Amino acid sequence: MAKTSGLSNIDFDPNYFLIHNPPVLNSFPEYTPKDTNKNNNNKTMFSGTTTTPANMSLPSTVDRFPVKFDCFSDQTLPSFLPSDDDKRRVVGELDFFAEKNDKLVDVADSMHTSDAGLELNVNIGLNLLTANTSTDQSTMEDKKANNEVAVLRAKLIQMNAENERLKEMLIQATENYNTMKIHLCSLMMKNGGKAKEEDEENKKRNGGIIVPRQFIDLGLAVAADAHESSPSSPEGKSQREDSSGGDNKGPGFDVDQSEAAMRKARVSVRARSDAPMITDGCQWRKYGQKMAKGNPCPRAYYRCTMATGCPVRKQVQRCAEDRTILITTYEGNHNHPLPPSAMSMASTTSSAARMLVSGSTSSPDGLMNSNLLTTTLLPCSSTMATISASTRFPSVTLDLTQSSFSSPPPPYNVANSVAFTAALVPQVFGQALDNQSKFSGIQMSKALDRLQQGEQNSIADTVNAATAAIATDPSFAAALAAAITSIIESSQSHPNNGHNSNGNVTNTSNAV
DNA sequence: CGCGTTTGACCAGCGC
DNA sequence: GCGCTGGTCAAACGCG
Repeated sequence: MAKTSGLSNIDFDPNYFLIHNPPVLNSFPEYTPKDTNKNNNNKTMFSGTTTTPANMSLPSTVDRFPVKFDCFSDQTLPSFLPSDDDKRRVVGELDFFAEKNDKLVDVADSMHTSDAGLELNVNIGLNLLTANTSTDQSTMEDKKANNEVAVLRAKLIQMNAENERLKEMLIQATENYNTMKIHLCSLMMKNGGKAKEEDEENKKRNGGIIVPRQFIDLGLAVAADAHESSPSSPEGKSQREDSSGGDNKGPGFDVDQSEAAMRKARVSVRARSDAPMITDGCQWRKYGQKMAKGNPCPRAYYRCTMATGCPVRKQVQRCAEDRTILITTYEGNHNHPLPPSAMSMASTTSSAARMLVSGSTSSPDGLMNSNLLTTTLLPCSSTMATISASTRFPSVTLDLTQSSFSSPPPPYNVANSVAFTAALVPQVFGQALDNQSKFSGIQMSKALDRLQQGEQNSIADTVNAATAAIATDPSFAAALAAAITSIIESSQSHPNNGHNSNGNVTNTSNAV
């Protein structure tokens, strides 16, 4: 990681990426470039978030203490914590004295291996190599050494007991957290009745099949956006005020909130490109440039100029760690027809934003969204795209830096692969669920329940639940990886297919 | 001259 | 309340 004067916040503040960069966890090829010896760079992926599941292959320094006590507000945490029914020992995850114990165990082992070697292996701080080798003295020294061993053993036992006590405390705290979380979810489910009513309507409209709202919106985004913001006012604040009030005074709080969130929802696309900007088919006008903290590369602000009053903006910035990666963040939805070359990207970012909104609005009090980092780690394959979502901001990042789609570069490939990637979410999790036959224990049952609930509520909920499942059960992660691999492979052989698990067809085909 | 870019100023949100 | 930071504005400037 580049060290600049402003990078300290990135290094030490786990929330920094949530706020300033749509969070991405991926297996950056630029950090693990075919050289497996550089896998330690994965550490950077998790720097600041010490909630890495222990079963992931991370450097031992990360494995050692993946849990920090003061981050219970961080919602990434509880999913990763083992519950009481998950009694298997997670090596290094809860052992607060692992390092000390290792040393002590080493000493103890050396004691146990041979009594004769005891005096040789234990440094008791006595000078045993004296000129005087009388039997009396050696007996005295043996006694002293034995006393030291006894003291060390007593300390070892005491620390083990302390360790156990801390483990139990942590497990208890985790249980309490999970209980409260479930309770909160149930409360929010009650409050989210309105969203469910919409789903019920959708269900009726679709012949009894529950279709995620965001995929109903997919392809209709442009048409819907025409209603969403009127091109009455030119730009700037007045426009924002118009769109926040005015015509959109819907019957309920949820509509306003949803639209407000929709305007804030962001979709980031990471793609390798030498060009100053990825070609997405739209016309943009630059209206500002700022130096963002923690990144030596300036961030450019663009506004869509294809129609007057189009609210869509985008930010373009190069990745601080790898300047070949261009991070483009889209915000808002177009209020005008788009050329075919822009259709795919626009509808995808729009649907991805709606995906987030549908998830974020399911928790009206925002508690669920605070610091909620929903991350799906698609394990290290060179063809893997990475999908991550933070419903706090909210934002979705589509990471194409590892996708074979990103080379050759835009416009077609990027747009198509973005659409593909966004459409991938339900399909991946659905297939992973089908593959997953080893759900066991209360924790996994909860994760599965939440996953199924999420499928009914929103993709973001699905991602949340799947994240918990990934973190809790390595077999689910493996099933997910297999699902993604097969889906991507099949997509590459049939690049025009934009199907999701629900049998809905996204409009990615029109990008071709 | 029109359009787009640059850049300093301003504003709002957020954390301390 | 204050300072920091991100986002936006708008005047100045450059280019065709």
